[in-house]
Amino acid sequence: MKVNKYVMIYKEIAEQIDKGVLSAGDILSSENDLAEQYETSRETVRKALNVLVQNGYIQKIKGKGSVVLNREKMQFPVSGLVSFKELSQTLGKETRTTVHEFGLTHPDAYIQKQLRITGDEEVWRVVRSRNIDGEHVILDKDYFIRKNVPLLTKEICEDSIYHYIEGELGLVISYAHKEIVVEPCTEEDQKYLDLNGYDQIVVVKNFVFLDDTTLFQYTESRHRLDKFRFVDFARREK
Amino acid sequence: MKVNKYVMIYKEIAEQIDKGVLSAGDILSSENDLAEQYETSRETVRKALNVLVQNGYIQKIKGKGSVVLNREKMQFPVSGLVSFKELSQTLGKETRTTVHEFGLTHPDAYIQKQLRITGDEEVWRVVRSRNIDGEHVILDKDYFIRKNVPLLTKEICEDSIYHYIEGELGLVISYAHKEIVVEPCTEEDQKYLDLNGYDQIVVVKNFVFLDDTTLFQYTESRHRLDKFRFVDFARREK
DNA sequence: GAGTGGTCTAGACCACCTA
DNA sequence: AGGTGGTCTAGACCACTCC
Repeated sequence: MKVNKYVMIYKEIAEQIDKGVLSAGDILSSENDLAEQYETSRETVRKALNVLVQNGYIQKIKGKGSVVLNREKMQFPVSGLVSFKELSQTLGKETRTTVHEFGLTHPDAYIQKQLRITGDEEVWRVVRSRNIDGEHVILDKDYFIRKNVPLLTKEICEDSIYHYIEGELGLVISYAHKEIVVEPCTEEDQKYLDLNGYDQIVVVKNFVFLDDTTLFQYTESRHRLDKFRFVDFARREK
Repeated sequence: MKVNKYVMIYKEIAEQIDKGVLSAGDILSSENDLAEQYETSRETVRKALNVLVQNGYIQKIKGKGSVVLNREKMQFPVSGLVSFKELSQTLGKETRTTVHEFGLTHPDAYIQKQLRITGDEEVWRVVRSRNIDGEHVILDKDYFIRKNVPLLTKEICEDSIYHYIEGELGLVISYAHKEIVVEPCTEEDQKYLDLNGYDQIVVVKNFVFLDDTTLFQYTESRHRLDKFRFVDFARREK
């Protein structure tokens, strides 16, 4: 297992910040010093520092240095491609997944459009609810194109589909496009969720792309209003 | 006005994609070829291509090349630090801003905590509603620390505060932390918005930081459920 | 095997900040 | 003026894809 030098440097510094060896407001050693310390070139150090910037650990100030940021507000990176399993672990809650519907179908026009396929293609359809602290508050509807995922079982759906896809099938998930809107509850929501009187629901629509740029999954994650939370960390462009 | 070489290369290629000279599925010239074309080094080309990747224009595939992506799904980058003015322009809607409350205050405990200040600090408080296509559907509550923004007028608030802060005051906004939750409507929401019967509201909480890493603004943007939409584009880390 | 992107090096000059 | 990060160069070797 070959580890890149810049990843190693990134991890070491990130760990120092996580553990409090370096704390908010501290200035890192200069890039030249770090290059010497790690016996590498300055460009490699810069690559490591850029990842730290990306992940909200530090901010660079020209002529001054790299300042350690206060990360308490960014503790759980829900933004991005976090699967439900990782998410619930992060939150440290008691969670349980129930598979309600599962099978191969020829999708309706709406799903065909979202997945950009024709009616000929077979699609895995999975409907699962997520029970957090005793209440069913999230309904996940997943659609996978069969061409990409030849086999899926109920057992896999009860665990983590992503884990199976990346681990067993060796497909590499590359990027995702996400939309968040609020919609009226459907009969399906009422059937599978503890709506607690709410008649609207937060819908997170996810379009997931593989490493070879093909779209292979469409997911709707439907959250009860009071249990929804989305966290984002954005850097200014330019 | 000195323009970086890699920014120039980025812009040229991005423009070719925007204009359709290069379209989804096309493969860019190789990094070596581009280096030759632009009479520069390969690392500089790579820097330009990385920005294209960041912005969802291309995806690189090792051993193969850089593939142009389908960007139709990412047309409006609401994700990130987009101010309301930019946003409404992007959406091409008829919009109007009304300033309801405006002045210096000593903030309550909640805002003190959000801004991480003590009760001694004076804070600008601005409450504005946004009228889109004839309905008041967004309520923006902004809090600026006076230390950073000595003067603010009602006229500025009716236009774009960001424009004033970055343009006139010369402060540089660097990054923001964002949280999205749904909350019950407050009396204030009822007073200033056309709620259309909704008793819940989408709240986008924004923590805005300056270039020198200091937090200087807290904003709550409260959207009527049916008018809320958030778009995100995420690359897989690692 | 030829070509691609990914990593890494050892320099260089610049713009910016602080003293 | 000295140190910092930002950009840029001209090489090098590697892992991967495709033919």
